[in-house]
Amino acid sequence: MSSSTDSERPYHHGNLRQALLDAAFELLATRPAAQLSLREVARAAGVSHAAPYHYFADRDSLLKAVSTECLRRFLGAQQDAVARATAPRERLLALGLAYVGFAHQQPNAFALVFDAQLCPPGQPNAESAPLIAANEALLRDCVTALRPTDGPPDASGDALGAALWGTVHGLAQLVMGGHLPMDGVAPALRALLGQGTLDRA
Amino acid sequence: MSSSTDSERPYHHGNLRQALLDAAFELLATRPAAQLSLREVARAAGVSHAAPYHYFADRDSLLKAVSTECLRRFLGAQQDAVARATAPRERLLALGLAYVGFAHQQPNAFALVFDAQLCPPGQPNAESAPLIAANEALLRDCVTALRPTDGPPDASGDALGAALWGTVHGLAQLVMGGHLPMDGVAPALRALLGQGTLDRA
DNA sequence: TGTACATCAGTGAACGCGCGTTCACTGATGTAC
DNA sequence: TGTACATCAGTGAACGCGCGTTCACTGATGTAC
Repeated sequence: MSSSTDSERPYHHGNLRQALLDAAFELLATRPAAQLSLREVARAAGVSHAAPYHYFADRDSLLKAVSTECLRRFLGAQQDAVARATAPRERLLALGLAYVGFAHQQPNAFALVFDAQLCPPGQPNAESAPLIAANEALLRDCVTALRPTDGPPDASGDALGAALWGTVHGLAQLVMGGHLPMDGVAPALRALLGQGTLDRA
Repeated sequence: MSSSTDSERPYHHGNLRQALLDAAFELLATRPAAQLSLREVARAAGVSHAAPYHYFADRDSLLKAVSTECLRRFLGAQQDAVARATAPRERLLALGLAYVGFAHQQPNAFALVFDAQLCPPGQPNAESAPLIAANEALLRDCVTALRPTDGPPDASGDALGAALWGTVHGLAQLVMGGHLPMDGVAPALRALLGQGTLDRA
């Protein structure tokens, strides 16, 4: 048993894979993923630039894993917010605010989650697939809970779900881009949700 | 008078600035702007890699000009579409489809228009500012035309405008990311617009 | 408890690459005479 | 019409840089005895 702490130990880090992902996530606070270099991430994690190759085949693999990590946190934020609300409309509103709030606080992480070049949506990796499914289910549940259950099977439900996903996603982009203040999100969502759009019989 | 054509003349190109912008725009069909190098653009325009410095101070200046060029085309697409429709609701729908359609056909150009790192929305350059103003006016006109003119000054109009901008923008992102087929856009917009959301009172 | 050793996580030098930018230059152009 | 010349758009060699990736290596660790 040596007196050195974990962070000082140069060899046999034991948890370098996660440390690299954490370091990369923190770097996303300062730069888009496209501007992250493998060497920079290694530097931030306190190891040599060759060390990451023991855990990731190449830079792309590392970024994909970071993307999954971001998705995990993104989903968690939405789940927490929805769990805290009860009424159907408030649940949908809470989901929207959590969605946009995450994008607002971690824009580069948000962008990485939706980076189609790095993570083509048709072919998610094994770790991301269940997270994506859970996220889609969460949104679907929030939307369908707003609509009458005894109505028709509702072919337009998909269309409305897409529209609402688009709205929330777009508001996130506008906030990220500085075109809309975070304060403007809730009023915008209420303007859409509060007008009877979603609960006509 | 020489027999060489414009495209063969190595010296005194005469229109290199625009040729570089055109070349860059075409390259955007294959790569995001962040992956465009000055040398690549020069190569595509058929000049040496130092030639662009006669027209642009640095790579960023070139990209900013390309962004303005993209914005010009983006605005044009929307204006054309709106001009072709007459009824208020159809005009808004046409605008939305043109907006998303441009993003679908030129995703990297669309992304560059909204690149906040390169073009902070608070401080547009002299060439972009009027285009941005025109685009905002176009959207505002389409939205307000849907609402009763004799109602209150409508503080919620801004919120609804933001929500609709968000919807269209988000649908564009979802299409670009492969999360929604282009075919799904019109139904989604109709699901939102067709339910009396926008013409109560 | 002490010792020899196999493992393998992490090192650091080295590689080739394309990049952004600079700079002295060259040669086609149009103009003044 | 012909000639000398100033302009300046575009050239190409050169620079230093950080990158991704490879590779032989080293030395801390835990285990077998």
